[in-house]
Parts: sequence; C-alpha cells; structure tokens
Amino acid sequence: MGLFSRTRVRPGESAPTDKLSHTLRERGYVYQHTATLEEITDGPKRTLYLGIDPTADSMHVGHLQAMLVLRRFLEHGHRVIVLLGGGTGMIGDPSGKSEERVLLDAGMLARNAAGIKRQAERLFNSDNFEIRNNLDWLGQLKVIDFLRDIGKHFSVNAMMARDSVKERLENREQGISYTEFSYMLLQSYDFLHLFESDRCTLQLGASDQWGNMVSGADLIRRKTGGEAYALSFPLLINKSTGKKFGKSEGGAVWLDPKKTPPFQFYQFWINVEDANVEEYLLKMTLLSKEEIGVVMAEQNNNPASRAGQKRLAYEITALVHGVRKAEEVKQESKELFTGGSPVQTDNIPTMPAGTLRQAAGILEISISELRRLIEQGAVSSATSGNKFDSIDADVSNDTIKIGKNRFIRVE
RNA sequence: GCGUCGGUGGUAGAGUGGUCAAUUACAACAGACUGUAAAUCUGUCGCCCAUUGGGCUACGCAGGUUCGAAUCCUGCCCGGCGCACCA
Repeated sequence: MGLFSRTRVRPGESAPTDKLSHTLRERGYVYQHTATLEEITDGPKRTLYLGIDPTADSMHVGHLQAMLVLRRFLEHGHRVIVLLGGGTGMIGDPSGKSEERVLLDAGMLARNAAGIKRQAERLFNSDNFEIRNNLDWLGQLKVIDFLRDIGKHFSVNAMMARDSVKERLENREQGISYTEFSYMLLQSYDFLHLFESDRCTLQLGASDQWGNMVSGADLIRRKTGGEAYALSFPLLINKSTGKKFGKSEGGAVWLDPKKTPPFQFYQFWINVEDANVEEYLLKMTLLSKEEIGVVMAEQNNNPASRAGQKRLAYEITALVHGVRKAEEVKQESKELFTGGSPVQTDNIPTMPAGTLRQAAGILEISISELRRLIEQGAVSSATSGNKFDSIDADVSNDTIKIGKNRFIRVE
C-alpha cells in the first residue's frame, strides 16, 4: 500500500509546499486564535508548546488530533515542546468533577514521560522535539514570590466571570476550592516560564483550554511586555451523540498496544459512525485532501462498503502501530468478520483448550456476566457461526466471538 | 468554631424501619433489523453457585438500637450553605 510512507516527510526531504495556515484550515484544525492565523503560523519560525496531563504512561486517541497538529508545525520548521503537567496535574482543572488528585511520584512521572515521548516520536516521525515537565519549575515556586510576581497580574473579577468557574460558583453542592481556582494562574505561569526560558511564543490546545491559554499570553504581555499567542483547535465531538469523543466499551482507547491491542484499536475506527468519518480522516490521518475526497466519494456512493471507515482504521493504525501491524490486523479483521479459519496471529487474546468458562478471565468480566452473554446469544464460534449455550461447553482449536467485536482464539 | 443540610450503584438522582441488590433517567453491554454504521425495538446491567432457585457482600467510615437498618441513635471523616472568629 505504501500510503503511509508517501505521506511521510523524512528528514532531508523538502518541506511541504502549502502554507501552514492553509493546511490547518483545510483540515478543520483552527478554532480560535489571538492574532490572525497567518501571523501566527506563516511568519518567522517559533517555539510553541502544548500541555498534556501525564496521568498515564500512554496517550489515548483523544490526544491524536493534538499530536497531528503539532506534527504539522514541526514539518513547517517550528520548534515544538510537549509539556507534561506533572505539577498542574496534582491540582486538577476546575472543569468537570475531579476526585482528590493523587500526587504522582517521581518514578512514575518519569515512566509516563518516557512512554508519552516514545509515542510522540512515532506520531511525529521525528525525535526533533522537546518534552518538559512543569513540576520542574512549579515545584520551585515560593508562595510569597508567586503571589507578588504573578498573582497581582490577575483580576479575580475576570476569573470569576469564566464559565468553568461560574458554573462551580453557582453550583451550591460543589463549589470550587481556592486551589482549583488558582489552576489558571499556574497554567499561565507555565507559558511565561517557557517564554522566558525558551522564547516560546505560542501555546496550542483544544478549545476547552482557550481561557487558560489566553490568560497566559496576557501574563506575558503584562510581565515582560512581550508578545505571545494562543491557537486552539476544536474539541472532537461525536456528531450523532454530541458527546466528547474517544471512549469505547467504557474505557479509553489507548495508543499503547499493551493497553489497547492493535486489533481492538483498528476495530474502534472501523466502527466509527458514517457521520464522523470524513472529519476523522481529515483530522486524524495524514491523507491528502484529494485522497480523502476519493475515499469519501466511494463511501457516499456505497455506504455499505464502509470504504471510509476501512481507510480510516488502516491509516490510523499504521500511524500508531506501524504499517506491518496495520496490514496484519486488516487481514485478520477481514477473516474474522467474513467467517474463516481460526486466526493464527497474536493480535487477539488466546486461551488454552478447555471450557468456555475461562473466557471470563480473558475478557476481564465476571462469571455472571459471561453467563448472561451466553444466555443472550452473544457468544458463538467465529468459524462455524454456532452459538454456545452453556458456560461449561468444551472448546478447542477455534475462534470464539463475543458480542460484536471481541474475539478469543482457543488453542 | 457554632449551626444547618447532605454523602446511595459508571453518572444524575429516588428511597427515610421489613415487600430493597435498591424506582427512574442517561451511559454501558447484548439480541433483532442493517452495512462490524446510525435510528428503532427488545433484553441485561453487585459478586458467587445454579435448571427453577440459593448464598454472600453492599447505600461515606466505625460502633449501637431492633426479630429486622440505605432508612433510627452515637462517634468519626468528607462536602455545601449560613453565622461567628480572623483580616
């Protein structure tokens, strides 16, 4: 197929010809910006950053869009910093209900940082970026200095007017703690710090971060007189449900193959609803606009072909797990869903021959739940198509299908 | 610190001594229909054993009253609100 490699920009290859602003617009990555987009993206090369909560050692699909936007900046010669919120992560953004945050210990943070760095390298097809942790400077702050040097630049009146804060103030049950209220100051301080240490003049983020990003740029202007910018991209939402995107079967879809096996990852994208396919092709893959046009024409012509989903799943899997894995799971999906012989790869879980009962452990569900699934006719042999009717059924040398798209190979 | 209201399953939110493993909605899962889609309809949705059925653990935590407690009492922890204190 080779599409993946064609869209790659290898070190030494010539830079993309389109202006960055054009690419970003075309892809739907642009939401709000503090100056004209051209001024931000097409002028002199900048240093820019984007923050990620290092709450796990892997990114999930929600991060994909952000990473691909960063990749575009990298390809256009800008310098990119990925900032892990080791310090701010301890506090929590006021938006949404947050449990008492657990302090992440140093070892864990280092592990998470390493994991995220590896994934970013892959997604960027480059290791030419930096990764930082804001705990390094937030941890050094002295209360008095901070209040005097940073706090005085913030108007409480303005902070109270923010939606995320207002919501909590009006909510009698929940309220907002002083700590969380200060979150915005810390995030602003990050920007200021990077501005001073790295001449970082642009912060990128999803639209829900807009307020925090702008207040960082404001802080920089007030404190140093310097000019810094903010650029947000739209949060991905599921068009038919209006919900935030990125969850499946109750849990996040991870980029780490240990957390979400490539097969499952591929399936997640195959199952994307028609209404969202084109948007995801634009935002989550590197296919050119023209190629996407061709794919979508086929899709619209014959929706049942799922041409869009198939392409989407393949491209993203290739991006995250490599072309070889993508080919593998593509082939495998085809076999499993069109009914074929037992699959021989290690991309789906395997269990030894025995009774069906063991499947509960593999699927991480209770025996009761497995029993229910069997009663509901959700468990069948992928090779013969016959449904199982007892949890004590003997199985061997087969592939079991549970529900719509979970499979277990039996030796 | 005083007073007051509250802490229920993934979420919201009922229930105020037995008929409560806990109404309902949303989410989730499954089946039917389809296109491995959406919408719709149906079912499931604490854990364990099971054919009907049975057992166990649960309503912030720890005790207590009672034949019996998510429900009453005491203490503790956490949150909201009001007042006081401080400024």
